[in-house]
Amino acid sequence: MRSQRLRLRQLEALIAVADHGSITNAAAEMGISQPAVSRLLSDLTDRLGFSLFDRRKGQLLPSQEVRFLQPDIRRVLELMRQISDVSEDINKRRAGHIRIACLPGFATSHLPDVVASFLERRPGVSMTIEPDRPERILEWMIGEQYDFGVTDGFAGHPAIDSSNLQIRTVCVFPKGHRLAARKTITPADIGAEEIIHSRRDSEFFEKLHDAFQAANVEFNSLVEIRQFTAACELVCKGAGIAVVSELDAVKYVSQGLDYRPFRPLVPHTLSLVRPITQQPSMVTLEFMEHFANSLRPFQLDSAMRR
Amino acid sequence: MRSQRLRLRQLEALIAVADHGSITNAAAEMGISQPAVSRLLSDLTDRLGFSLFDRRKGQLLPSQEVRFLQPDIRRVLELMRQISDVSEDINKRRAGHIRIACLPGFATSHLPDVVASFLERRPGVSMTIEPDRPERILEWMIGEQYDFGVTDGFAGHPAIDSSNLQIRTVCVFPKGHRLAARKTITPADIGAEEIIHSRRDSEFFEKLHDAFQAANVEFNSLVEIRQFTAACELVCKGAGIAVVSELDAVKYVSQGLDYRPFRPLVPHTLSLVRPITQQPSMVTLEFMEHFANSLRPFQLDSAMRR
DNA sequence: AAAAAGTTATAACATTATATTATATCTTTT
DNA sequence: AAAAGATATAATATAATGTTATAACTTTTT
Repeated sequence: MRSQRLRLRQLEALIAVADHGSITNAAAEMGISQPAVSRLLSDLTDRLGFSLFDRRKGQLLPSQEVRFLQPDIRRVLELMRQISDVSEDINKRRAGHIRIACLPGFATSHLPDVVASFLERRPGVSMTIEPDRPERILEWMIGEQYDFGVTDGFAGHPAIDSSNLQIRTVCVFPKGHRLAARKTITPADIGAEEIIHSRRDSEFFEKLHDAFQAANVEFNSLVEIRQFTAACELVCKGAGIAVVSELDAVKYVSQGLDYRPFRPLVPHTLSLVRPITQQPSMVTLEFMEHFANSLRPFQLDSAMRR
Repeated sequence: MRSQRLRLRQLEALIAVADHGSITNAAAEMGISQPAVSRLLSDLTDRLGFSLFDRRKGQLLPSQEVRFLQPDIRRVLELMRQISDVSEDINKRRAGHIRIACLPGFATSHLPDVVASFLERRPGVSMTIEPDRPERILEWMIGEQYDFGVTDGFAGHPAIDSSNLQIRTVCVFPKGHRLAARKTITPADIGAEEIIHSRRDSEFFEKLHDAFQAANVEFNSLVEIRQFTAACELVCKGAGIAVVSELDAVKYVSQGLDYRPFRPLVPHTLSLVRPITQQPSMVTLEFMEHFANSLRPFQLDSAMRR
């Protein structure tokens, strides 16, 4: 026997001849010489053990046996083409899958815009977005269940690569509130206003509380809540005021919220995290950059970062 | 760039390494040397344009990009294996499809047994059976809609290859009928019995009628019907007697039918037909032989054929 | 029926893919 | 730091895939 293994080129020749009715045409279609196709077919006939074509008045018609195999053969060729195409898309960052874990607030406020603008020009890219508590996000990263995460108050972990961003914070209040008269807002301005704030055990609450203490203003706590977005909702309803990241505040302007910069600077620390062991896919890297860029307008100037 | 087209061997190496965690193991699994696999992968990396594996404490783990492509790649390899397997089955006449057109009587009496015994040891073979009138069967053959046909009274056609078989005929009657006393039955024996017979324009009717004329016995027609099997049904019910092919008669013995050879010999001519232009598939050829063999017990001895 | 036109097969040979062995380089473990 | 193990590179052999030239065969035309 001349050839041992079934080769792809032989199947390509087979289909080309079946589709074009002659070896000569098939060769032209494949862009190779006629004897090359002739030999591919003769090798394939040896390999398969049955005749491939019936000759009828100059036309080559696939034999019953070939017709029986044709669907599978076409599927193989189609799949090879597809693998080729998809790999090209991967190179152009137009295909792939990104698994993102983030804080629930992010999943509903900032992230959708970023994801949408990223996917717009990348038709083959898909995503999984998992909103969860910060502790779970770290677990996801360590277990390599997700490629990229957004969390806050991250303390560092040997299995996690992170970069921290300082996001500007603002004091939010309902439109028309007395605070709107001020250009920036300090603890003294807030005075006895009731405050909606993040959990007492959070890094951000601590820094905020310190600012009030330093200004000798009593911190008048009304509601303790995890998400900045939820705080904004409550503020909209007139429940009280809050200090939140500007990122979240801007989303609620259309819903009757107003805000002013808070002084002293008490930035909210966002952490972009990913598994340290795993090499991120190229499209993930690109998304991470895209995401970081989307936060730039809300970051403290680099001069002010620690 | 070293290699232009995506090659199957590269994909095999990729999957082998993904499955076995190292190039060395993959090479052992593939039965080739380690440098061979090493180069297949390096070529593939050049071709695809992204890294294929992350090295983690001595283990090679597929990159995100590879994991994204893996399902398609595995499908290709699986399909190639399948094509190989099926082509082997075709060679062993264990795979294929046969399209049969036959007279309605055949489809319900003789053919099922033949088909069943043929398929029993050929798990990959499937069939289409189309029962129809003789004229349509010829059309199917000419149009190459079917691979093989069974008909009668076939006069020949340039597009149809045929072989005629002379099938013994018998006189059938209900069990216990007076004719059971005779060893063979002649027109004279039948006498005034009412006869159920095939169409007056059929070749077989003509020959049968001639036999009665030659014996100077009046042909006492009761029912004219296309199928021998239908005639047998009527005879079972006691409607009359008939002269039918022994092939059909034997099926009705269990239903209260009895029969004796008819004399003079008036054989029923069966025609096995197939499209002349089309090369029959190997499994079709085998089935045709199988079918012809199944008729052998019912044929006139070769010495008696015309 | 012979000639012409077109298609396919075969031969001789060049290039590329795929393998080999030998050996250097790099990683992980001891 | 040494040893063990895995991988990459180099040199080279063999098989696959291509080329051109040409013979053999089919179909169409004269």
